[in-house]
Amino acid sequence: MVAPMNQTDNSPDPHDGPIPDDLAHQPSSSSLSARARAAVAPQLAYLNGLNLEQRAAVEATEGPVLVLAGAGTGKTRVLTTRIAHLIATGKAWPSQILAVTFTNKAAREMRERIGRTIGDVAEGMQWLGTFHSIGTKILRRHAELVGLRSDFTILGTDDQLRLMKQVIEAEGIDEKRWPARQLAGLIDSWKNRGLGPDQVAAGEAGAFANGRGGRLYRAYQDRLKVLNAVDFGDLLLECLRLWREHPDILEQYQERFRYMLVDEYQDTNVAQYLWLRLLAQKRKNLCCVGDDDQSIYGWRGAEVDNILRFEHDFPGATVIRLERNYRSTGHILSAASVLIAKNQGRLGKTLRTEDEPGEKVTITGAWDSEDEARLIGEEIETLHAGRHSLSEIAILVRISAQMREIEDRLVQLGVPYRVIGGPRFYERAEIRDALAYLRVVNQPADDLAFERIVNVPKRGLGDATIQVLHNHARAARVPLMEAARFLVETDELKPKPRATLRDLLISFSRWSKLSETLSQSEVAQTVLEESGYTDMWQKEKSADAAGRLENLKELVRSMEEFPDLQSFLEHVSLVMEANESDTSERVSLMTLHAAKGLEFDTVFLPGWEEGLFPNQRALDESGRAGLEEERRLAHVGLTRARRRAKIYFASNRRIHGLWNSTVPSRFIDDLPEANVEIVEAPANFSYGGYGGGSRFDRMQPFSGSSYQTPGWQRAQAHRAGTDDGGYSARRSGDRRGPLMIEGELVAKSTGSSGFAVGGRVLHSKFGPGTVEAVDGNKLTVEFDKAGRKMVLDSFVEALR
DNA sequence: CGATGCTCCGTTTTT
DNA sequence: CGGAGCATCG
Repeated sequence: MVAPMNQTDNSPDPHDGPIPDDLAHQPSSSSLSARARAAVAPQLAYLNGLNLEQRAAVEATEGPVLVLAGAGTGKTRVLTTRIAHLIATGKAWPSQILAVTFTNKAAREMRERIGRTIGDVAEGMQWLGTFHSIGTKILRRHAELVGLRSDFTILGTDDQLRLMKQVIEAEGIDEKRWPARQLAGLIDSWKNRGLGPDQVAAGEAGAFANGRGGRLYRAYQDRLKVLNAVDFGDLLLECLRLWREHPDILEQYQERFRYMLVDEYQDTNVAQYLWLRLLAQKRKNLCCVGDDDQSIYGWRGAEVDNILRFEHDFPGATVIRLERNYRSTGHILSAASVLIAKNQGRLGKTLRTEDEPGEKVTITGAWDSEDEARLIGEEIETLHAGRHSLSEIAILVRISAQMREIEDRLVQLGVPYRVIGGPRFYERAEIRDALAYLRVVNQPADDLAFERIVNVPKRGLGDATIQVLHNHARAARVPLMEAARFLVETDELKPKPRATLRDLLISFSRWSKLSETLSQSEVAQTVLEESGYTDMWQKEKSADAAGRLENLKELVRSMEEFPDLQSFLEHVSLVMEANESDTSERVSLMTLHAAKGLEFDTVFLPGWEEGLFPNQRALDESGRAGLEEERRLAHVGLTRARRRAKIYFASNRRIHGLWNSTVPSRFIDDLPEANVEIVEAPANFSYGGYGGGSRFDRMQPFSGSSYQTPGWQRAQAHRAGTDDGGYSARRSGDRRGPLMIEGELVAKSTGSSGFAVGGRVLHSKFGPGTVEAVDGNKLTVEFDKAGRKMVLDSFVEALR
């Protein structure tokens, strides 16, 4: 549901707006009233129940403070109590506290919890929000100073991409060769690092489109300005520019924000770091809360370094460690701690608990991914039969592709589940379309929105017509809408599109007029109906059409909560989320990333295999840093569990349609033997699966040695060769695929396969078969029992 | 202009 | 294997 709006700023507040001159009346920390209030503080109820470290983190109000809060150590509690404390002791008004989070969800939760602690005062916290919503608020006030109007539009990723495509084509570059997606990624990474078009290193900018990357970046920014639009990155970058070019304005904010708090500091990128540093320069009352061991967003620009270097960047900083875990039982916590201790780049914390040891972390080997899903399904059924609540069970996967097989299994068993994550409400096509209509009604010059819906639903205004519109718009330097108005009066368009376009223009004028008298939700309703948009989905017979119509209804309904269309559009571009307040009895299925911040009694962790987790791509792209981030992900996964953590790996997994034999994750070796229990997979009926006795308890799991040792490789060969019911799957001497040692690429051998068409081969899963075709290292084999499959040659053995 | 084949590609995801 | 996005045909 749509959260109540606190993003826009229509609540008058005496402490808001251009430098309030009542700042002088603020109780300074030494004033009598402040001291009197401070004297009461120790008795304040909110401090009760905090442990020593937590309390220290709450009370260390002055100067830079870094709170290293391990998983489950009461981070949010400290943050909210600290804010309550600042307010209750009179150190600052709610409006003088800047509290930044990453997600809207976190912001909302914090606001609620502060409200619960100290009551309505939390309403006055107009500077509690995400980096982006706060950036927006600041930018709207000073938009003209950075070349924008205060009603600028915030572009979503789809608009961004469309714009970049246009920019690339306008430069005469082949978009197929140099895709907009790639440019978007590049520009995004520059913005993450706080780099404007002038600051990108020439070499780096040159990497795209034969040296034209920088030019494209600039052209893109220029286009944004013309459209009076910004993208997400700009919400921070333009603040930086504003403050650097107008120190007086920076000073206003430095004055205003007496205390600053940042949640999830380990996730900040360079731009966000610079943003914070500028603001904190004066008063230096910056409190960052985070956990370097939970930094899992490096791939999208987060800099673990920000948290690692905090003491260096903010001299004299107080560092407080929260190490007492209130979530997990002993074995789980020890396992997670020992695992994460293998990382080099960390500040180091030792989580401890006073809880009982509880159950050991289990490790179960499955024959293949299907088997793995089956084992998990069975375990869930057993737990459920033992009255374990399904909503206290989560399955955490590394990549979403793992979900399908698990879902299939759960469906088959009739276990209700929900997938967390996935496409956001406002990212859905129907929502973006509806919004585009409203944007055009609200702002006819919004070319991107106009272009998006001009032919949705299909009205016969295709590429040809759009091209003519574009040409005119560019030549006359007017928005598309205006170009259209001109063109319908001429003969340049064919009669049919011309008439259609004219009708559309008339409709838009009518809707705009309507919006002067009707409420915005009524306008929306009318627009969606009269444009034929709802009709389009009603006629659509596909399975999700009904859901889309439901989403549209939800959109219209939610609009009623806003004073005007403008503020609604603002909300939606930054904040709007899907309705996730479903508390029904279901197992949760999500990626490890999506699980951060959540906790469950029982957590299933499938797919702990080399290549999948740690993910090969992370290793290839980021080497050791990538490996460490993967390990942090493993740590996050384990620490989500309160009472039970169950790790699985499969010996065979299908990747891109081909079966690959896999090796258990090195993270399994990172776990301490004392806290782990190897669980024998029950005998199963898989073809060639574990038929008899134990296998992987013999794989010397906790020697701490690398899987690359000869002993390990022998163990592997032995395992595959003797324990699979007779079908030997020994990998041939030349081991294909990259070998990784601690994230460093050691060898990558490609080489054509020695198999010939017509030859007989034996595969570990499919048994004997005849080679039908050879394509590099891929073989098409007609298997005697399993039929025709494409397999990698390294998984079959030639038969004579 | 629109529907159907075809090729290509294949983490993680928030704002 | 399966989806998305594109190109070609009708």
